[in-house]
Amino acid sequence: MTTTGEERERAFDHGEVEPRWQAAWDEADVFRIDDDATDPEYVLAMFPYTSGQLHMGHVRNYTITDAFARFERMRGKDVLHPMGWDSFGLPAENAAEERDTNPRDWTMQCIDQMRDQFVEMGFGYDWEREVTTCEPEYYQWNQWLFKQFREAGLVERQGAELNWCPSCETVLADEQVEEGEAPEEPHGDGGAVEVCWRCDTPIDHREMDQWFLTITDYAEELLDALDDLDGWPNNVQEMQRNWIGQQEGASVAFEVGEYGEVDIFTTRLDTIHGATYFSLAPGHPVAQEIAEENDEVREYVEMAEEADEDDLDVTSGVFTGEYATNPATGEEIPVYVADYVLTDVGTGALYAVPAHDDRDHEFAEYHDIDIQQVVEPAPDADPEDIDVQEEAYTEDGVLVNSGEFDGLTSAEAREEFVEVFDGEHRTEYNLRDWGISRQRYWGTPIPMIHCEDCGYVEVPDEDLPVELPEFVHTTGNPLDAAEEWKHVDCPDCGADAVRETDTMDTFVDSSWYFLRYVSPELEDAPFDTERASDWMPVDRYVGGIEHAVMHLLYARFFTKVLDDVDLLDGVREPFVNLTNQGMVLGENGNKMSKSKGNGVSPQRIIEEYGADTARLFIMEAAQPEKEFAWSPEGVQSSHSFLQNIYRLTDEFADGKIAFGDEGQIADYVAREIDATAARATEEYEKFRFNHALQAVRELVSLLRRYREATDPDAETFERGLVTAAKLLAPVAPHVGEELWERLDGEGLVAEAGWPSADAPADYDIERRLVENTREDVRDIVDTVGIEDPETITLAVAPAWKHDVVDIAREADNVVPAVMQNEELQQYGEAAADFAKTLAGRANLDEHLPPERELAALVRAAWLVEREFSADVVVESADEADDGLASKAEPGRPAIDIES
RNA sequence: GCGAGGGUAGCCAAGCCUGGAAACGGCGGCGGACUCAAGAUCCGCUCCUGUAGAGGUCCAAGGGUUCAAAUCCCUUCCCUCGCACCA
Repeated sequence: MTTTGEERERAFDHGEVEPRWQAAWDEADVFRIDDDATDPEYVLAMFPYTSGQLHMGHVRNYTITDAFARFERMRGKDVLHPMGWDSFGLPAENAAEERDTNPRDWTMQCIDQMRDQFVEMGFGYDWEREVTTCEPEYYQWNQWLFKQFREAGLVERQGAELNWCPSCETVLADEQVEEGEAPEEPHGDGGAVEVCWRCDTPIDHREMDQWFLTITDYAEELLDALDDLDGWPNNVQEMQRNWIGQQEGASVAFEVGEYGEVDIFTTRLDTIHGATYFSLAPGHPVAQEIAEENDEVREYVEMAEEADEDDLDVTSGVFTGEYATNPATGEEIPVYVADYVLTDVGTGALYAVPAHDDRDHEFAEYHDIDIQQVVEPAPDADPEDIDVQEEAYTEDGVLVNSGEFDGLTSAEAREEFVEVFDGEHRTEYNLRDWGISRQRYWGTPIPMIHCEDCGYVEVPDEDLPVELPEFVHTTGNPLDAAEEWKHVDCPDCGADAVRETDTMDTFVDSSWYFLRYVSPELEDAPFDTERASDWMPVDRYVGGIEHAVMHLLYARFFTKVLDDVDLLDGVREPFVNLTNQGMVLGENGNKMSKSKGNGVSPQRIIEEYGADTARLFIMEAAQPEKEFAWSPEGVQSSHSFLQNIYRLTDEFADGKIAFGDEGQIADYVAREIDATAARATEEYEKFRFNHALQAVRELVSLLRRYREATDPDAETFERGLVTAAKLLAPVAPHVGEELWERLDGEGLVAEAGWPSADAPADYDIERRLVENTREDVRDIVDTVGIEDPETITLAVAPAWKHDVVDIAREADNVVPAVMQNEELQQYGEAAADFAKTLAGRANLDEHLPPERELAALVRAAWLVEREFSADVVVESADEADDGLASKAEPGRPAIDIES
C-alpha cells in the first residue's frame, strides 16, 4: 500500500492540519458539558480495557459515538460524551510479571498512550470527566457500594468451584486454564485436558467460599424488562433471555427410602404417572449421603465429580439400591445417581419419564428400565402413530394410563396435578448468583475483615478506601503475601484479624462507571443522585457484542439495585439504545489477527492518510452493526474524497472560480442542497452514517458539475460547500474545520449550527421525472445511434391529460368516468384514447401539475445539455408542435431529437 | 435440538417494516475529456436483445396471495451467530 515514486500531491497536509484543530477544540472547550445542563444527550462508548494497544475495533467503536455526539452537538443539544479506562484486570498483572514492573505503572503508561491516540483520532471527549477504575478515588466506591448491597441483603457467601493448580498452589482464572496434553490419560479417551498456563500441570477443581451478589433476586425483572428495551438489538435481548433462562414448572416431593422427602423440579408434571425411575445428581445431598454407605455409588460420585463436563454421556449412572415412591401411582421406582442430572439445575433431583423425554429414554434403554407411555398426541390418535418404546414422544398431548386423569390435556394436567400431588408452582432460572471474588491482585479489595471471634466484619466507612498494597511478585495471590497489609485489628473486638485478600471481579467496575461520569470528582458519594437521575439513562450506547450478556446484564442489575436503595430516582434501565458495532475484518475477509498477519495498525493509517481518512473510510464502509473487510482501495477512495472536497473549496476561497448569475441551474442546485441536508440528517439520526456520507459525496459531485457547466452563482455555490462541510464534519472533523475556515465560517464548525433540513416539496417526484427523462433521452440516442444530437426538445403534457390521470386514479371504470367529464369531452377522441391507455395500466404514479413539471425540466435541462452537448428546449404543451405534444404524458415529456 | 439474523448483478452493499419502473452507492472493469506524458480530476457505460424512449430475463430454490412481489405468506436448501446433558 506504500506509494510508489514520489509523494502524491496533496491538497492539504493532514499531519499539519489535524493537531492544529485538536488544539483548537481543546482551547475552546468544545466538548465540555456543564454540570447544570438539563438532561443532555448521553452518548457513550464502552470504555476500553487498558491494553495500551489501540486497534481497528476501537477506532470503529469510538468513531461511531464521536460522530454521533458531534452531530447532536451541532444540532444544538447538550451532549455528554465522556471517556474512561477499564483498568483493573489480570492482563496487567501478567504484563507486570513479564516486564518486571508492577500493574499500576504498566496500566498508567497504557492509559497515557491510549489517551494520546484518542486525541490523535480527533475523538472529542470531556476529559474533565475522565474516570479510571484502578484509582482509589474510583474503586473506593466499589467498596462502598459493596457494603450498600450487603445492607440490602444482596451479598452472600457461597461455595463455588474454582480452578486450582496443585503445583503452583493457586487459584486460576478461567483465562489461565489452557487446553493441554496430559502426561497420562486418566480416562483414556484421548481428549484434551485442562492445564495450568504456567506449568502445564493438569488442574483440579476446588470448592471454596466466595462472595456473591445475588443477582438472581432480580432475575424476574431483568427478564421481563427486556421486552421493553425496544432500542436494543434482537439478538442481545435473546442472548440475555437465554442466559437468564426462565423455566416455568412445579416441584413435588418424592419419598426416597429412609432418606425422607426429596423435592424434584419438573416442567412436565403431566407425565408423572409415567415416571419409572428416579434420578439424583452426583452433587445432590442425598446422593452424597448414599455414597457414604454404598461403595459403588461413592466411586461413581467421585468419578463424576472429577470428570470434565462433557466426558460422560447420558447413559452414565449407577443404581443406588434405593427406591422412591411415585406419589401418582404409589409404585416403588428405582433411584439412580446419574451425571446427566445437574446439581445446580432445578433441585438436582428428578423423576424420569423415559416415554416422554429423550435423555430419560436413552438412559432407560441402557439400564433396561420400563418405558411407560402416559401421553398420546390426540384423543383419537392412531395407537400405531407413535411407539414410545422406540423413541420418546416429547410433545404435549392427552393423558392415557393415568388413572382417573385420562383424557386431560397436558396443560390441564400440569395445572391440576400441582394440587393433587401437593406440589407448588415454581419458576426456575438458569441465571446463577454473581461470584465476584477473584484471587488476584489487580482489582478492588473486598472491604471485609475476618476475625476468629466475630466472623466477617465490614471495614468501617471511615477506613475506606482499602487501598492496594505494593505489588508482590509471587505465584499465588499477591495480597495473601502482603503480610503487613493483611493483618489488622478487628473493627468490632480489636483482636488480631485478617483482611479479605480476594479482589472484586472487574465487571463490578464497569457496572456503574456510566454513573460516575456524571459527577467524577464527587468525594462523598459515588455519584450525584439528582443529576444522575436527570442525565440517565444513556441515550446511545455502543460497544462490542462480546458484552451482550455479562457486562450489559450486570449494569442493568446494578441500576435496578441503585434505584431500589434510592441512590437513583426512577432509573430502572441504564441504556436505552444499544448498538453493537460489527467487526473490522482483514483485507482477506478474515478476522484481523497477529498470527494471520492481516492486521492493520491504526497508527500507521493515521500517519499515512490522517485520522479523518480512517474515520471516513470506516463510516462509509458499512452500517455500524455490520462487519466489513478492510480495503486499501476503500481507504484510498475516502482519502481522495477528502482531498477533492478540500481542493474544490480551496479554489472557491482563492477566487479561482469565475462566478455568474443566478439562474435555472442555481435553482436546481439549491434544491439539491436542501434535499441533501434533509437526507443526511435523517440518516445520521438513524445511525446510518454510510448513507449520510453517500449523500454528501453526491452533493460535492453535483457542485463540481455545476462549476463545469457554467459560471456558478457564488452564493449558491458557497451554500453548497458550507452544507457539505457541515454534513461531513461529524465524521471527518479536522477536514470539516479546515473547510469551514476556508469558507470564512465563524468560530469552529464543531460548534456551528446544523444545516436546516427540509427537502423541497415533491422533491422525490421531481427527481424521478428528471432521472426518467434523462434516461429516456439516453435510450433514444443510444438505440437510434444518433451520433451528434443538436437540439433536444422536451414537451410537457397538456393540462387536460393531467386531469385525465387524476380521474383515472380514482375511478374503477376509467373510460366512462373520463368521458362523462364535461371539461374533458372537448378533447374527444384524444381524451378517450388516452383514457383507454391508462385503463390498461395497473398503477398510476403521482405526478406534478404541468407548470411545475415544466419548471422542473427547465431547471434540469443543463444536465441533458451537458451530457449530449446539445441544445435543450423545454416547452409547454401550448408552445410545442402538436404532433410532439400529443405524445407527452404526465410524468413523461415528449422527446424530439434533431441531429 | 432450540433461538436470532442472513442469502440482491464480478466483489462490497442499499432497498424489504409501509408491495408499484433492471434494483442507490462504492470498488473493480470498459470507453471518453483534459494532458507532450504519467498521476490527479471530470463525463459516460458496465444482465441480454433492440435504427425513438421497446422487449426479454432477473434479487438462494420452489409454490402461493395480488392488477402488481426483491419486498407479504408457505415449503426447501445454504450461511453466520447465540444457547444447549436445563428436568
